[in-house]
Amino acid sequence: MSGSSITELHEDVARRLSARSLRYTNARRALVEVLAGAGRPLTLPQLLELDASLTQSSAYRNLAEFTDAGVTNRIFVDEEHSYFELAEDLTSHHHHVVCSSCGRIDDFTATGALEAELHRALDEVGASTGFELSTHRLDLVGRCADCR
Amino acid sequence: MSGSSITELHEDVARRLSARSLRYTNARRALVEVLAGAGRPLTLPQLLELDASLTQSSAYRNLAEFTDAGVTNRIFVDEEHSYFELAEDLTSHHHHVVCSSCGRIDDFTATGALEAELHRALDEVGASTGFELSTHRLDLVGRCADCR
DNA sequence: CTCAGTGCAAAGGATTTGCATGCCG
DNA sequence: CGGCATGCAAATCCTTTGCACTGAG
Repeated sequence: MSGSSITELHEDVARRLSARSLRYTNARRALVEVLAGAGRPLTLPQLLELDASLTQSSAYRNLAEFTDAGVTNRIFVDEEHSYFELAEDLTSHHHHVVCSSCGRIDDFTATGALEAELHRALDEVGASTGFELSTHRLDLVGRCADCR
Repeated sequence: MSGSSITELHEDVARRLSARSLRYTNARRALVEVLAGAGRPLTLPQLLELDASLTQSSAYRNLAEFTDAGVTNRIFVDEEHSYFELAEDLTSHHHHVVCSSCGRIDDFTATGALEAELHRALDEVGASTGFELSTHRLDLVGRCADCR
């Protein structure tokens, strides 16, 4: 999937949007840039703070369009806020480290051995539960360096 | 840890509550019974429906007390509702299978090999990120038998 | 021109809180 | 008795929606 420069990222996003007849406006580009720059999931207030040109309702609306178009993911880890990140096939498969104290979320990449076990679990559990499983989500939870 | 009969469960809960000077009232017992009977995480509306004697605000308040006292966990998987379940050390360590269509959540137990890899990841990632990691959360996501 | 996108303000909805009353210890 | 617990109704707060305006194609 996809290259890794910012230019390629925008091209990828543009492609996914145009496939759904959505425009790639300045506000939407800004959203993608902030998410790409952060390298970790962000809440809406964080997004607004990182780019003052963003507006609350449009940001929510655009993130909803993005999620439908496979450009972003929405993550639920606490009651306070949703977190948003670029979709995995625009970045790379990863998991999250969550600070249970301040809510901070960072990305991490699992080892091949762990991923292999996760896929094995997907097959086994799918077979035994009747679920048609497609994805896994893994969070490691603890306290970040600042909160320790 | 702890035994597994309903009686023992109530005794465990009572112990944890009294340790925090909280009473184990009928409403609280009812909450524990419904959660234990379900064997999977439930939303507040589901709890209210399964036991008509429960009240919304008291149920929320008691679940908050329970979570503080280590009797229940609160789970966030979608925007709609929080899910509640008995704490792992009152039941047993497990993970969740989530239906992305209807929101249904079931429990499953991971293999020893997978758990071993998860603990290895906890150590490695903790060391490299500065987080003091204590727990992991794993969801397998797909569509349940009813939604396929 | 036309219609998707934008932004403000108001609405929505799960969860929380204020307060008067009930009940356990 | 004294204070925790309860339940109703009202308040909160993140998120969504209505609507008139703007701008891209």
